[in-house]
Formats: sequence, C-alpha cells, structure tokens
Amino acid sequence: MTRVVGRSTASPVPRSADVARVAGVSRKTVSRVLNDEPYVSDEVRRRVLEAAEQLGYRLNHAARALASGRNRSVGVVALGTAGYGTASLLVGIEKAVRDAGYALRVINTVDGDPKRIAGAVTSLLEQGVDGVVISEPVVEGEVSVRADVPVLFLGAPPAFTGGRTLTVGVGAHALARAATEHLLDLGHTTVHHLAGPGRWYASKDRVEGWRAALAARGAHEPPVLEGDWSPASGYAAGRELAADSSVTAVFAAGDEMAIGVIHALREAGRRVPEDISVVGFDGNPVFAYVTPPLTTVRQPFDAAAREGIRLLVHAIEEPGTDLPPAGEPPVELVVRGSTAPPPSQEGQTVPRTT
Amino acid sequence: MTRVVGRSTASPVPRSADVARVAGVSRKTVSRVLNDEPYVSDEVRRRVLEAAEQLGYRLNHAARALASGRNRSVGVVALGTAGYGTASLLVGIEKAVRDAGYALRVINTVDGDPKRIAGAVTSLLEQGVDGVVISEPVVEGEVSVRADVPVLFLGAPPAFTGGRTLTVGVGAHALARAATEHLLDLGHTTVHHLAGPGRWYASKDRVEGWRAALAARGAHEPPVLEGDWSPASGYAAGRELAADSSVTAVFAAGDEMAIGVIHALREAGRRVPEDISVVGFDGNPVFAYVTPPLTTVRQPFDAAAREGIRLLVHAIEEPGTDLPPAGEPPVELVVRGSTAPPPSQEGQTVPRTT
DNA sequence: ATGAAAGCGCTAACAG
DNA sequence: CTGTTAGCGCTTTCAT
Repeated sequence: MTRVVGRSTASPVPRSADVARVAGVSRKTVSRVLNDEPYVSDEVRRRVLEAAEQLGYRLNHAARALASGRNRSVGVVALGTAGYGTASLLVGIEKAVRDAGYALRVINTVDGDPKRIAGAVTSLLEQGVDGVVISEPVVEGEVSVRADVPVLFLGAPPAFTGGRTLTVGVGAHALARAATEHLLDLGHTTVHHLAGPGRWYASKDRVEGWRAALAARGAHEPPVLEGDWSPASGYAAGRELAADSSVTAVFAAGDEMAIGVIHALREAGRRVPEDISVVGFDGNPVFAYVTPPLTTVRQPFDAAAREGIRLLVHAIEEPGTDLPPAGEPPVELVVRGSTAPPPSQEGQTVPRTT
Repeated sequence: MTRVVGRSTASPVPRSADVARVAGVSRKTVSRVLNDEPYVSDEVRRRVLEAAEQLGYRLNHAARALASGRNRSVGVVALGTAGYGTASLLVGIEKAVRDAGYALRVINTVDGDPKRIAGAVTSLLEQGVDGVVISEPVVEGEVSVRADVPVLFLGAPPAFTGGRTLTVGVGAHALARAATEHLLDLGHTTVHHLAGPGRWYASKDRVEGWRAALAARGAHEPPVLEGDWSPASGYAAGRELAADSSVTAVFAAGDEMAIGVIHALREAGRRVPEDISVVGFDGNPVFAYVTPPLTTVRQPFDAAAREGIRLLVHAIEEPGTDLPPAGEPPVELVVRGSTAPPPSQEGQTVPRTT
C-alpha cells in the first residue's frame, strides 16, 4: 500500500540548532557535517548525523541559499511537447543534473518563442538557479536577458559560445549526413529531404548534413520540403512526394514525419522500400515494430545531456577555468526495413532530360 | 540570433532596499507592491514598479521563502521514461502548475520503486516545496515519509484520500471498459487483454475495466497476459496470441504494446483487423499513421493534470476547506483501422471443447 | 496608507 | 578540529 504519513501535529519542525543541541556541538559544526566539509572528527560527525536522524531533521534549502548565495539547482527551459525527442532530452537532463547533486526546475515554452524563453529564463533566475539550460532552442529572434549565471544551449550548433554561454549539440549534422549517405550507398541517385520548421536550429543542422552528403557525391539537390515535426505534416509531404515519379529516396528530419510520409506513399500505391526508401531521425524504438520497420538515425540524447550538464556544472563551480574536453558521441545509423536499393539502376546513369 | 547578455561586471545586483530608496518609500512598501497586497496608493505602486524596472530588480525567491515560510513551488516525482503517456502527463502538470503561479521542481525515479519515491519526496521537501505530486505511482511497497505538505497522487485510483493526500485518476477503468466494449460490440465473443506490469496501479485499473466489460456481457474471461509497456513486450505477447486460433480481439493496455502485438500477429500470418482486432490505450496521434491505423482510447492527460493541480493548490492555500467538486473527463474512444468484426460468427455459438 | 524593528534558518568569516 | 559573531534579502509583526 502506498501511504504518506502526515506530520505529527505536536512536534515543531527541528532546526539545525536542535540538532546541534542534541549532538552537543555548535550550529556551525552541524553545518560542516551536512555539507561534507573537512575538519570534523569522525566521532563528532557520527554524533551529528545520529542526532539529525533521530530528530527527523530536514535541511532548509531556502535558508542555505540565502546564506551562501548558491542554490545547487539548475533551471531548464524546455519545449512543452510530449514528443520522443524533447522528452528524451529532458529525462537525460534531469538525470545528469541530479547526478551532479543539483535540483531541477522546469519551465516549458509552447513553441520556443524568444519572448517566452526570455520570460522563462527571468523566472528561473528569480528562483535563484545557479545555471540555465535552454533545450532545443529555435533560431529566430533574440533572447535577451541579463544572466548572471552560465547558460547552456542544448541541441544548438556549436556556434555562439561566448561570455558565460555554452553550447552542446547532438551531432545532428553528422547524423543527417549518415542517413543520406546510407541512401546514396544503396544506389539512389539522390535523396529528397523533409525538413523541420525553418526557424529551428535542429532543422538547419539536418538540412546542412543532408546537403553536405549530396554535395560530396555530386548528387543533384532537390528542393527541400518543410514539415512541423508532426506525422500529419509528414503525411502531407508524402502526398507531394508520391506525385513525383522521380523520387526514390526520402530523408525525413524526424521519425514521426517519416511515418507520415510512408503512410501517404503507400496510400498512393508506392511501396516502401521497394519503390521508395524512407529514413527517419530520432531513434524511437517503437518504430522497429511498424510496417515497414523504420530505418533511422539515433540521436544521442543522454550523451548530449550528460556532456552539456558537465560543462554547465563546471562553469558554475569553476568559473574562469578552461572547460574539460568533450567527446563526440558516435553516429548511430539503425538500418531496418524502410530502406532498400532503388527499383532499377536506370536513374543512376540516365538522367531525365525532358 | 539567440543571445544572452552577460551581467555587467560593475553594478551590484539591486536589492529591494535599492528599489525602496529610488522610489522614495520603505522596503515594506516595495514588498507590498511586489506581492499585490492592498493598501498601497496607485501613485506609490507606480513609482515602485518604475524603480524596479529601471534598476532591473529581480526578486530573491530564497529570501522570500525563508521569511514567509512559503515557496510557491510544487515538486513532482515523475517516471524517468520518455514514453508518450508519462511525458504528456508531465507537460500537463507543468502547465497547470505554472498557470497556478507556482514553480515546478522535478525528480525522476527510474521505476517507481517506493524507496526511491520516498527519497525523491524527501529531497523535494528539503527544497521547500509547498506541495508534492507523485505521477503514476506504482502499487507495490509503501512510501513512508513525513510530509507536512499536501501530496497528490496522479494517475492512481480514487482510493486513499486521507489526511493531506489527494488522488486524481485518469478514468482508466472507464476507458478500458470502453475499449473492450467496442470490441464486443463489433461481435467478438471475448477479448484478450495484454496488461502492464502487475505492480502498477495503471495496470490494475485497466484490467478491472476490461474485466467489468466482459462480465457485463457474460463473456468468457481469458487469462491475462502481462507486458512491461514496451513494444518488445507487446511483440512477445503477440506471438503467444498468434498461436491461439481462438483469439479474435485483443485489448492492449498501451499503444506501444499494441503496436508490438500487431507486428507479431502479422508476422505470424494473421491479418489485422480481418483476423484479429487490436485496440491500444493512450492516444498517441502518431499511430494514426501506421498500418493499420491503431484504434485506441485517449487518456485525458491534460484534464487530469489540471484537475489534480487545482485540488493540490486548493489544499495548499485553503487547508481544511472542502475541496471543490471535480468533473470527470469524457471517455474518448478513437476508432481507426485496427478493429473490425470477427472473421466469422461461428466462434460466437460454437465454443471449442477439447 | 505607510514605516521600523525583528527575525526566518542557515553559512561566512574569523577566532580559538 | 571547533565555536562565535554577523549577516544573506525578504516578510512579518506592530506601530503610526
């Protein structure tokens, strides 16, 4: 049975002074023990811990924050969507932050609107966070707030590290490139791309990776289609793609959009992967169980979150110091059933010229 | 361009005393204005606000919390999974909490282990939250912590409201029942059930709803299969189900498990929905775009979160008062392509013996 | 309608 | 190794 015991009405909440009295030491010594500071004899430490335990003492973080000026908490501005990607990133952040001994405060913004992000950051700053992480920032507009703490942009390209702002990406460029190359390797003449909204960094990175892969092979670059990450937008794009008989390979910037594309394609009588290959982006494991199983690239959410928080905590605790070097997470291509060689090899050698 | 302005090195962070000085009032008056307290002339209010704005004043929540004993924040213990359901619930909670004027602190627990939940609650209490929400609690074990603030169990059955603990469910029983009845209405003799892990409340509720629907129609109750919410566990269950030629309808306790079931069924040569109908549980919109589109019931995550937080905030701000009445969210069955009448009517009248 | 004084519970800076 | 003395920045009395 799950049960939560209510506070016993009589006893007042114990303070550190109570612990000190019971342990027979000063308040400062209690403080030392609770903060794992050196210069406390094991004997005293034990007594203090015992007294705290016995009294059911609970540290008051607000008082500590006020006195020390440090909060041991970081705030995150996340996207208020329940999508696999954003949720995975948040889970990764939470774990990394907790492991670092910090508490987590979260504010969602509907759509990454810069004004709202600024408002969220201000609110977090008022709450006294020691650091801020902005998860999956969009590109448009300018977030201007006076931040006296380090700010981490997670999921943005390594572009604007300056002052106390840090950036950690997820290697989207390399992932997009790998996805595109996989298709090219299969023998496709070129690869169409369904991108995310243009105002997102995440979209831009993937477009560029795709473009780089195409350019490296001298492949023709078809016009970019744009979706909004939703399967519905993928479906809409899929209908367009189905109408173009030259399309044999599609790289969608998100798994869900890829699923929408495949659905539209099949509805239009195009087989996947026999007629058209599709690869997604994210790595949601559930899509290994749809028909056809989706080939995709896996985003290293946990690794990126861990690395980002490591940097952020370093910036908080050792300001001025050089940041420890980062290790790029490996590029993971997950080949499943939605990709195959193109229907025939004609397209490779006989370019269509009206 | 996204940019965060670093703090100007020279100026010290302004305090409420600075605002008071600039506005030519006392600190207490500044406090009154900032807290929307009455008995402040409009003229003075305006001046204070202006001074605060001009100085770039930011309230210190830690100091306020220490002085007032209230934090205006609630803590949530969530499941550390990026699944659609848990993520949706968290998004709903965040919004409801923010709308109520509270800040949100999050701690994830890997698997709902009672010990860890207790630890998480303690940690939140130390952080000074005014209320705690435990999202999707499991059933096993006992969470015992001395909580001096109201605790909301979100996603649990309306069972253990007592002391300062509240409970708000998502109407899982009714949803499961609706899913099962949909299948029965289609003409299926009975419905097999793939449940979640037994130690979850969420599982129990759904099993009971399914059981109630069966009983109401006098349908035979087949043994329950158990998965772990993952598509892989659904796939495993699907293989078992495929081997039993008597099954024509399956109700899976989660969309992802349903997807796994369908995959296994089709792999075994059983058509969905022609041979076997499958309905899921959750309402993730992406599964409208797989083949076949998944029939499911939609969980009212937002409504549940909103209602739960409303109750929690009420308990925080008006302790002792009766709680305002709640409105049950409507049951939403989303019929798509994975359900159909059974292959023939034989099964209905000729039970297999031997 | 506004102000003065007194802490909230803890840690910092110094002493010993 | 341990204790003393001052606050941290705000809100609370209680005056006025």
